[in-house]
Amino acid sequence: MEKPATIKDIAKRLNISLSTVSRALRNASDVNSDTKKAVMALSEELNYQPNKLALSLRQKQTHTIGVIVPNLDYVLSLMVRGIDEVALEAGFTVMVCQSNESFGREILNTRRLLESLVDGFIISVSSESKSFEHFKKIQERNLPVVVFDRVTPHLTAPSVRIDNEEGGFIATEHLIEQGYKRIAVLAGPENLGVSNSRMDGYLNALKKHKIKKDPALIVHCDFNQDYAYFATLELLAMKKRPDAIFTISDRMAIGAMLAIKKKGLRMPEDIGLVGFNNEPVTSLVTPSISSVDMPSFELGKAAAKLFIETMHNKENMDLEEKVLKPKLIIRESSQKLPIRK
Amino acid sequence: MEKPATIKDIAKRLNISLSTVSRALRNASDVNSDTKKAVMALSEELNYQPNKLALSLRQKQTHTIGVIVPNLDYVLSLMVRGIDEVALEAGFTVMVCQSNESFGREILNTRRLLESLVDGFIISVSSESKSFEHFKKIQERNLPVVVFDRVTPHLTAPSVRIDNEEGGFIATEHLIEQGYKRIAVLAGPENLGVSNSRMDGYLNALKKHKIKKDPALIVHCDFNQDYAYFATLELLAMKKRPDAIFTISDRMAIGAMLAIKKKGLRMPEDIGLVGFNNEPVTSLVTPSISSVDMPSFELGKAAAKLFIETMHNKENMDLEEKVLKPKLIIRESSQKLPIRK
DNA sequence: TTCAATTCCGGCAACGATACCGGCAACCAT
DNA sequence: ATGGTTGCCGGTATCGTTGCCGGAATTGAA
Repeated sequence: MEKPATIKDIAKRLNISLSTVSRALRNASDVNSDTKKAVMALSEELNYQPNKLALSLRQKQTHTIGVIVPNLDYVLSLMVRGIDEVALEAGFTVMVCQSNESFGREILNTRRLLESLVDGFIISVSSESKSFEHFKKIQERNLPVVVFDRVTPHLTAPSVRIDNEEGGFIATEHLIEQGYKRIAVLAGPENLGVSNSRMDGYLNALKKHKIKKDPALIVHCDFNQDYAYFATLELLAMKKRPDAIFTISDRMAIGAMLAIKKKGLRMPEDIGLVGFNNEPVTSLVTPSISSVDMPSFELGKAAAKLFIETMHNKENMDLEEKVLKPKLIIRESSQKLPIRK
Repeated sequence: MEKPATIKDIAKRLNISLSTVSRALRNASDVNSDTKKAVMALSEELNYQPNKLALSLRQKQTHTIGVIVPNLDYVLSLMVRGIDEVALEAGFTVMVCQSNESFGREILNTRRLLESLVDGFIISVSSESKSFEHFKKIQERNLPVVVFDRVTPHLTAPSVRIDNEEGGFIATEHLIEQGYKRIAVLAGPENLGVSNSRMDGYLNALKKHKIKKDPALIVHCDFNQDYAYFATLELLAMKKRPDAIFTISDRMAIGAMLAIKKKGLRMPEDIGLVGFNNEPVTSLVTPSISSVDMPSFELGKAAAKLFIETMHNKENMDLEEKVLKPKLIIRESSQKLPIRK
């Protein structure tokens, strides 16, 4: 019922001025140690908490970070936990908004967070976004922006991501080493950077092993289980069907798996499959699905750290680009050869 | 680079007073339509946005809701989306904190959100929490609190949840109807309300069908896949082992499934299994797992709606308790009899 | 004794916005 | 002509906090 105590209350009770109380409560220079003690004691007793709104208004800083993510699936929610961890430690509060992979929603979220006067943004872009003007508006206001996971070349900002090309490469090379010859790739929307990088890795692996790229084996489809299912059915209906599939996400791998099963094909004998993200579900299905693992939690932490650095350095900071390494987790869906010792 | 425009800027440019601008911008009563037009035009031109901090400070309302959840798994993140949806619509911003099922973290989150001067809370309690003093402190400050999903009798507040007892009941009765005789239940921690309610439903179903409750078949374990795995192994090692298991979450159902497979038993022939939550993974594993589905998104929306009502009515609002109905999704793990037409 | 340095503190303005009060015309009615 | 209403607007206090400035009291040294 009772209102939270303010500096004014303390001042009145001790019969001293606001300014003195204010000074006593923080840097404490220029104030008698007795009065300081008295102020401290009373503020303890009244359970005084400085009013964040007043503070923020005064010093034009809210100590709040706006985080925009396309969704909160397994991987992203881990990353957000990482961001949270570091941000809280550094005295920041985090406001998370989901764009639901929608461009319009992303703009809306940006606007709302700007209205909330966040001190900056940590962003993973939606798969639908082709324009990035709304993010550039943030930068025009001179607010720090860090992009993570889903980065895009169209936005000039410090970034944290995994080495997607490397991920695509090790996945594909693994399939090649297992003896698969016609390896297809199920990619995401064409404008999605991560998808393209993973595909580049795929192409590099083919090149390294002198396998000719076959455009028919490269399929773009929505970042989503159902689309992957139908896309895979089409792949399998080809005259010379692929004998392995690399999907750039586990969602899509699941869709592919269902299609492969539907066709009565066996993994890894008839067809190999490797996904991306190493979601827990990949180890639970039958057959278990090989997948490229990434350090999601660490990535989130790195993003928050980079944000805080950027915030402090602002101008003179070179556009740092932090890249973490993925690693391949081999499971039944692609383990054709016996394990070498 | 340029600072956002303020009311003062507009006033200066139009050579009128702050108050007039302020009035022109909102209720617009008591102000000449010409000056109103001028103000509107200029505010448009300067892209004026009212400063939320100043507003909040003045009217002692931040239009922000603090949401505390134990984690952001599939179900909860759906619920949070539901909360978001409704809250945004009503002009509220949502701050989500994860307690990671930790009591200490929950207290910390509560404190931080209070410091952020949120207007109220929407809470799903952590499985570890046995004391609720930190939440009561919120209520002492006269802030509205709504609990959802994981409710607890120890906290007097309006709530939204599904009918967990009903959920436990339909799951168990389904197993009985499929001909299973010795049905075990894998419950969560003893202080977790949802777990106990689901167990009550289980007991009710047994009673209705005149099956004697066997304490050996009631196992409490941590809300987690690994514990469920080991608990199930123990159950299966009994002399008179159960021929069906109802787990109060899908996580646990997965653990149970792995244990059952490990033992070389078949589902549904040797043993039946039903989980709770209807996470997507239940339909992907082999055999697919029957599960009690709940309207998570709807539940989140209902929680936010209830919060907003509570906020407006504050005092005289009876402690509303909204209960949504679950429904059983039958899959391979428990479908012993042929489907009846 | 006088002057300067030091220590400690209070007053005022400001951050951006709204609420309340009251003033000044213009108008109508008596 | 006088009084009251109405329409429109400006001034000021306020929310809780901090930064800046200047002043009083105490102290020390010359």
